[in-house]
Amino acid sequence: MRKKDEAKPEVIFEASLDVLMDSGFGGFSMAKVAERANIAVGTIYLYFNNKEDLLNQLYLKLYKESIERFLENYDTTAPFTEGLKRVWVNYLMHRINHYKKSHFLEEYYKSRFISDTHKQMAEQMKKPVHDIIQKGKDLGLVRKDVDNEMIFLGMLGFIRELADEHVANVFVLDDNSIDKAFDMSWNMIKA
Amino acid sequence: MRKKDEAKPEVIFEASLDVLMDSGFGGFSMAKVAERANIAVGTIYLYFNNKEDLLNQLYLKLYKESIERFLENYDTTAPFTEGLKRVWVNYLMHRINHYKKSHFLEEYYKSRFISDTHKQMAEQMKKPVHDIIQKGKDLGLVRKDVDNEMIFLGMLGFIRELADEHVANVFVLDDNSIDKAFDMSWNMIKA
Amino acid sequence: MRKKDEAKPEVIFEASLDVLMDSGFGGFSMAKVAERANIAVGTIYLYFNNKEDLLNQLYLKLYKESIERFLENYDTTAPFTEGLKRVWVNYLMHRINHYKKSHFLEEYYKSRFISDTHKQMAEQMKKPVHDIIQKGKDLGLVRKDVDNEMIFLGMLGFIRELADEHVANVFVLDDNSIDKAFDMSWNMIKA
Amino acid sequence: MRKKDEAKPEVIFEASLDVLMDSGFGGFSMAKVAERANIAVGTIYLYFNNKEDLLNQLYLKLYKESIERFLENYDTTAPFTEGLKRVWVNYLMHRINHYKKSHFLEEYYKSRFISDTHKQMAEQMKKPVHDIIQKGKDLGLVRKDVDNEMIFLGMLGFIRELADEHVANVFVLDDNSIDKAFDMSWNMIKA
DNA sequence: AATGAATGAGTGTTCATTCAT
DNA sequence: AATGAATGAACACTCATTCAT
Repeated sequence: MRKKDEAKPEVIFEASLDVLMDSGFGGFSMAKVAERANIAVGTIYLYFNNKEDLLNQLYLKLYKESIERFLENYDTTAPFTEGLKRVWVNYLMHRINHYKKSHFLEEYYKSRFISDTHKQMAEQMKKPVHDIIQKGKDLGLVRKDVDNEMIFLGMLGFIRELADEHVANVFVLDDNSIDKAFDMSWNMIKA
Repeated sequence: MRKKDEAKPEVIFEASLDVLMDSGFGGFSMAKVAERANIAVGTIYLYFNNKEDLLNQLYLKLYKESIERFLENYDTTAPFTEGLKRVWVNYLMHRINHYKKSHFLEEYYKSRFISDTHKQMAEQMKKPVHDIIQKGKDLGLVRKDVDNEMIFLGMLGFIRELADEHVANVFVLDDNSIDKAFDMSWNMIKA
Repeated sequence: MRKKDEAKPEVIFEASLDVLMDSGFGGFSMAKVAERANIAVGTIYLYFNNKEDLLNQLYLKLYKESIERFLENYDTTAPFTEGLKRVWVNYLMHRINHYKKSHFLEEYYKSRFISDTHKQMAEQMKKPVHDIIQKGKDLGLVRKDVDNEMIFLGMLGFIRELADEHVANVFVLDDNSIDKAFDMSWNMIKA
Repeated sequence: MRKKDEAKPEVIFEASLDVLMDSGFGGFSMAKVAERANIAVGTIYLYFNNKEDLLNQLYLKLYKESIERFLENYDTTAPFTEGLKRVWVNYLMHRINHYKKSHFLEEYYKSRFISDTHKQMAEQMKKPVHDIIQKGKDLGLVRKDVDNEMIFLGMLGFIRELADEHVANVFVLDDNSIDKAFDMSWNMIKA
């Protein structure tokens, strides 16, 4: 008996993502994944219990990668608003450049009963951003009378709409409009 | 002859919605709808050409109902911010109370090629809100240096996030937090 | 209670034939017939037990009409070979000009268990042609050592092939080739 | 892995033929084939793209087998009429012993757009017989004033009718009547 | 561990037939 | 007598999952 191939799950994830991008959520099938990964269908079932399990794990993986992108180039020593804008723009660009993945995450999240562990994990992943918000409050720069989560949602929602309309070519963004949008976000939460 | 049942399409719509709630967009099937509606599969095809036609008509119906809810109890003679808040809250409550429908509308909109008439309808829906924003600018109450659409997106995105987290039981809203949230939205756009 | 409409069955036959011509045997449906006849589906079932019954009766009707065409302009007082050629050409032209009907008759005949009454009827319809053959024998013009039926089949088969190839544009007939073909048929059966 | 079953297509062909025999062309369904073959419906689709593909391949297979039977035991060195009779009887017996197959071939040929390769195959099938006819002409035994194709049709048509009536139990053949029939065919074409 | 042939429940859709009006 | 809405079994085809190799 050979050892389980350590790299296989990753290969399957990649193939799954390709299929998801090409064929969308509805066109996703185990056979397509297997073909894309150049393995047999049966092989997938050695590493994942079933289709749902595969998608669940893919969801988590993409979620983690997303979070990582938010904090890219974030410098804790930089002035507060500068750091905040960094993270704000990171999320905007992530949503634009990884629109399909991002869309899958959202759809998937809404489409099924998400387990409590899942929820906790999601919470944990938001932590770095919450920390920044808390830091702003501690510095007296961010209004203290509202919940950190609400502040988070206010910014997040705006960014999502901006990105989605941009991708849909309804409302196209340039540097100037991005600056204006961040200014609006800042007015929303500043002390 | 048996008379054509005027109520049947409505029954089918209701059943479709139920199925959509239970099984989601992907799990939607004509057989499930028929069972839910206590009719034979073939009967659905007397009133709708095919699955796509059924979903299209359901989409339109829900869309119209949504628009009506947004402007409920909106009084044009009331003070500006009061009117704005009315619409703001209307949308929040709509999103919360009709979450699944709202979600279906969004998913459906994204999932297929939406015809131009559809797009025009979407524009039309936004019009009353855009008008309010413009009125705010004319009164010197809303900042004039940003596009109406961007102002719209800023508010819309926040509301959506709030409602979605509320429905998912992640962040539960009460009257106080709703007031705070509107205050944030207002700071975002005020002159 | 109104009396059964005497003309209805004929209307239904006509519509059935139209559908058969347009959509072929496979595309035949009761709904199409009803639409063509400008009546309701249910009405067909007042005059025919079911689809099979309708087709059976249509079959018989077309069969009778075919036989009538065979004897068109047949003059019993004309010289024997002249009369024979008349019938021979009649069948060829029938097969060519009413190819689809003729094809339906054949397909239908082969496709199901034909009842004994059906068979007797078919026999009876061949009678006039058999009579001509018998007359030829009596006159000493047709070979007497073979069965009338066999003589009939020899001519019939040739004509069918000629007509079918003509309709399929594989072997196109003109007056000269028709004369040659009849000559061959005559050699086949002459005393 | 389970090895691809080499015999499966043949099993499916056999079952298809059975269904065709029992239910006719119109009653042919993938489910019936699967049941007859004692396999799952899905399995058929591992070996054939779809229903049309299955029928096409069955058609080709039966076609080839037919051709082989026509020339069985044909001895080119034997006297001309003897050789001709061999082929003549071969076709008659083929039509009788493989009536349903033969009927399917005919119906299928007429029922759809037959590709050019198909047509060429059909031509190819006729070639040996045409060659024999030409040989008869060259030997001065067969009348030269009519087309080879017409001579072919004259014999073919007769044989078909004989066989069909025999199968339908309308006109039963024995050795004597077969001899007579060939004699008639020969009179038809001899110089 | 890896394979992919085999399975069969499920899909959207059609259509002969029934029956309340 | 006439209607056509309603039915549900049947159709071709798909796909997640299993299991013999």
